[in-house]
Amino acid sequence: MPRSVTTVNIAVADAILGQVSTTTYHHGNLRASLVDAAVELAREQGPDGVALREVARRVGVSHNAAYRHFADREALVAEVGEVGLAGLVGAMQVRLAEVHDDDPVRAARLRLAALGRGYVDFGVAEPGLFRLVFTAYPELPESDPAASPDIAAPDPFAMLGAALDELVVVGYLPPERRPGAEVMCWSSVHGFAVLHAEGPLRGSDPDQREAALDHVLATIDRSYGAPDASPLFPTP
Amino acid sequence: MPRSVTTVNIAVADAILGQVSTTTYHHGNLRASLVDAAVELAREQGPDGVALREVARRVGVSHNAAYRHFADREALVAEVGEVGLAGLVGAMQVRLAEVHDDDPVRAARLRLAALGRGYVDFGVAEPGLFRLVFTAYPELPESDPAASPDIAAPDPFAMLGAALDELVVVGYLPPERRPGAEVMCWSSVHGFAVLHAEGPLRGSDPDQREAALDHVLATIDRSYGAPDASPLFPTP
DNA sequence: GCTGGATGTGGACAGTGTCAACATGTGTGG
DNA sequence: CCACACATGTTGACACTGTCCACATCCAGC
Repeated sequence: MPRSVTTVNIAVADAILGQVSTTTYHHGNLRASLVDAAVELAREQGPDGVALREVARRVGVSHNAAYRHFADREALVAEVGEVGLAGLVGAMQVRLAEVHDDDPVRAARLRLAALGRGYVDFGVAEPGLFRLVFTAYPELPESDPAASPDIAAPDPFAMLGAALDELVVVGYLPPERRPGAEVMCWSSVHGFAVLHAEGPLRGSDPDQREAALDHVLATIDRSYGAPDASPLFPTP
Repeated sequence: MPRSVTTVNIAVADAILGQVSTTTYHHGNLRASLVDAAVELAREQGPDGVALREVARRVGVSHNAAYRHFADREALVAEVGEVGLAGLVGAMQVRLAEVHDDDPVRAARLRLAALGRGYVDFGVAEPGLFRLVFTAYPELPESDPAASPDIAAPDPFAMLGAALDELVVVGYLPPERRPGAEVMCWSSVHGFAVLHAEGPLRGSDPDQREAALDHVLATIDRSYGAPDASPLFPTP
């Protein structure tokens, strides 16, 4: 019975790696392991790289084992999408936390830019996951933007809405220009990320990309504030 | 020999449909037929939908026949990408041709907006082809923008560059703001197209989408011209 | 008229997702 | 305490994919 030996070895290996302690049932927490492996595969090869059989193989379990935890491949991919989305939100929060400015207006403007930076950070650093997130992304209902946005919400769109609301509250963005701002900002940053992650601009060197992103973020910032507003950051 | 009968029937059907008259070799022009079928498949199901065997099946030829004309699946997909790119350029040219304005400045501004409209037109009308175009798109060299852009070139990026150059020549876009404008415009419009074609905003109704695009194009236009420039088009 | 190279066919292999039948271990009710 | 039931994992099969190889066919030019 070489199979059970293998299983035991894997359980031991997991224990050594400190992955899992609660060894219930056969494998322990197969579901989580499968998601982990699928995420890794998505990072390496993008959405199409997430093959059920390869995932099972990496976890050391037979093909079809995944069917006890996921209805089909799409369900597993959706789970990976959740992980990717969390990563995207995390990258945005990292940039957000870096913003420090005593002037509330400048702070609000910098926060909006920070969200864009984090978004692009993630897209460029994890192109496979990034694309997967947006192939599995649920359709956004029209009324969603009306829901009170929260900059701490685990949802990029809600974070963007909150940042824009803050720009209005702080007096930088005129209220009459608020509608439509979400789509404008999202489109610009998303397009930038897509073009640089896996699109025609994927080869740009980081410095050039950084400068181009500065330009985009500064343009958005300038287009919403007063014409004579001070520049957000130095653009040579 | 039922196979030859089938082949003959297909040839007859093609003749009836007026597709092909020059019946050279076995099939006539298998290559073109394969590309046609592959394009159709890409329109229906996106890049992953173009399967060599299904393409061959639709053309009425055995699997493997395609290997006499394409090195592998990727080569066929690349060909489909060429067709898709031509469609994208065509959509941009359609919008471009609609621009009529005696004021050369307004004409130049409207032309830039027209390129964006055509781009989005194609993305929303042909989401499958649109995505395929940008999965197969070649990496753009850094120096490409330096090449003299031509608004009639069969290349979206060159068209954009030409439109921006014209904005400088005509005195609307200050030369010092010219660098970086390509990426800003491309990102905004590409992101808008992606989000609305297959992304989270794919469910937006056409009127709302049109209004949102107006907003994006107007914002770009405004961000480049003088602060007191007249609005490009009425935004309610 | 015949031969050679271009073109299309058939079969095979490895890979994939998915279903059905089977095996195994675990927790719980008697 | 033990046995049954159910959750979990395995095996095998089928249909589909891309790709390679050997073979068949057919047109062109000598």
